[in-house]
Amino acid sequence: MPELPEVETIKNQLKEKIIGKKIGKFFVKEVERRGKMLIIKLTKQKSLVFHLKMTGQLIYQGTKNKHTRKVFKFNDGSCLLFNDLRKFGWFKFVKDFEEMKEIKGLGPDALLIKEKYLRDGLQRRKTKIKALLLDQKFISGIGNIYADEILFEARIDPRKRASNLTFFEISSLYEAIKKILKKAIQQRGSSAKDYLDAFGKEGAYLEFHKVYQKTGKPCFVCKTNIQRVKINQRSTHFCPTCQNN
DNA sequence: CCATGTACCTGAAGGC
DNA sequence: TGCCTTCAGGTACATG
Repeated sequence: MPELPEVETIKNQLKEKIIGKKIGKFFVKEVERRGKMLIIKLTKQKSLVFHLKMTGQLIYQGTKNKHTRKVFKFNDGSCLLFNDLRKFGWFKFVKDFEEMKEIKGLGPDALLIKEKYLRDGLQRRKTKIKALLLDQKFISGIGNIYADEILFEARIDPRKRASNLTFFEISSLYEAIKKILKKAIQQRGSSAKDYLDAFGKEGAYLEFHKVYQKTGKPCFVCKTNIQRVKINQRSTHFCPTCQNN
């Protein structure tokens, strides 16, 4: 599932390959990321905006398959494939992408948030902390995999109410968000299922996962079996001993 | 404000 | 072998 680290990886890889290339009547000027969305900025203020949802892929110089929804062709003969097995993902060709409701509705990027923003936001929210981390209006970029990994790193029970986190726990959470996301970017993301980077390669972060999809396995730290519960319809993995507060 | 349910979609996995 | 059910997940939207 392309979350922030996966989209960041695709963005970095595409930047190296497509900036300056011509597509249709436009040139590619820049590639950016907002939360989980990828933006290919073109000349004349136009943009291609993508949300890959769960199974979307953007593959440079890929080979078409049954899940290929769109082939973008550049004038030098290279191409960019948009694949999506489950068809939840989308792309739009727009003018002024900053004005899109999907972009305007995003909270600050998880890599850029300030500790104070987190502290103030948590204080006035009664929802479970895991649910809040997934709320793109509050913080953008974190999905189900990294929410679980971040909360394990911070040793916080995902069911705990946001407003009940202690001062120290919020500090830990803030540090964990940055640490886990940066490390995942270094590994080019996590290929839990369908994710591939822009060169069609799997991400390597999965081997660093401590709780996600580890139900019933011994905790990395204390050997207690990892538990799975549902929080707001999302499967949530955590260690009942390490994350007990 | 918060939680829950439903819809979108496909393929894998498990039960019988 | 094969049919049926369940599950996975990001987000919008409707409903308690």
